[in-house]
Amino acid sequence: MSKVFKPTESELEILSILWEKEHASVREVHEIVQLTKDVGYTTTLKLMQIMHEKGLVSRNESSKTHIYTPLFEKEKAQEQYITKMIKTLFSGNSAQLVLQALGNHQSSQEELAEIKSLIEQIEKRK
Amino acid sequence: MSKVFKPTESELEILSILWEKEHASVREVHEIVQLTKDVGYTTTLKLMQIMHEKGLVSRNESSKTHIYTPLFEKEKAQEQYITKMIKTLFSGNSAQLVLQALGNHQSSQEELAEIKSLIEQIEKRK
DNA sequence: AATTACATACGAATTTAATCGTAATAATAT
DNA sequence: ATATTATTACGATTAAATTCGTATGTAATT
Repeated sequence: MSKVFKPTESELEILSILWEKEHASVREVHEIVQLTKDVGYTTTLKLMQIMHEKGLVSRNESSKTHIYTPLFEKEKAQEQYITKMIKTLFSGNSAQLVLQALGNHQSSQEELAEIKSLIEQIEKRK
Repeated sequence: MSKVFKPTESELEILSILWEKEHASVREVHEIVQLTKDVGYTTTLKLMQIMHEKGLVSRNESSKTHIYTPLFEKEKAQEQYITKMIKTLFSGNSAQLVLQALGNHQSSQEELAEIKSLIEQIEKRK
């Protein structure tokens, strides 16, 4: 059974950068963090070191500049947070979350079609 | 412009209880908190006092037992968290969130129909 | 070889969140 | 009226998360 990670706010921000880039050095991550937060390089470094200790990321130390790779998968995180959100914010009603997301956030024609087709598939299974 | 609240984990738990009950005393909230967490009464009390200071809840002090009411609306919170989630966990792709929620969490026939009809409405508008 | 630039390690300080004990006060029961 | 019980207020402690300075090492530049 895989460990349940509970990344902190800052850790999640770093993870999302790593998910985007697949893997990255502290410098690369920090460059992006800096765009939204005004913190020093060693702060980002320290956070990533802690994440490494926790097993949230792996790192390749073969060159002087270590390269970090996320170990906590994006899909796992998504599922975990959706579940929690449905529970605490939508009283367990997942359809309500869907309606809200669809209503307030743009999707393309293709995406909407894809969603419809998934719904029809589910309906058939019943 | 309304203030952007960032309730902590525990605060969110208390809020979700208050949303459910409309309003409640510390005792009532604590009774429910206790079901999942083993903390003392004064801890819950203190948290709710802090929430009051922050403006997250109002309270009626007319009787000895104060009655708390959420000021941060559930709908606001939902929207705030969905937006954040789409951004950090779904790279901005809201349809992906919808697909995942639909795929992994049960919905009733009626709910699915409602979602389909919303999609069709959106499609028409384009 | 000396200097500069860039990287990690790590301890420590700071900030924020959570927990609880104790005192004071008000309501209720005896 | 006294004792018991329930409630708030509030300071203090603990725990967790974040931030950063400094030391140290390694690679690149002069």
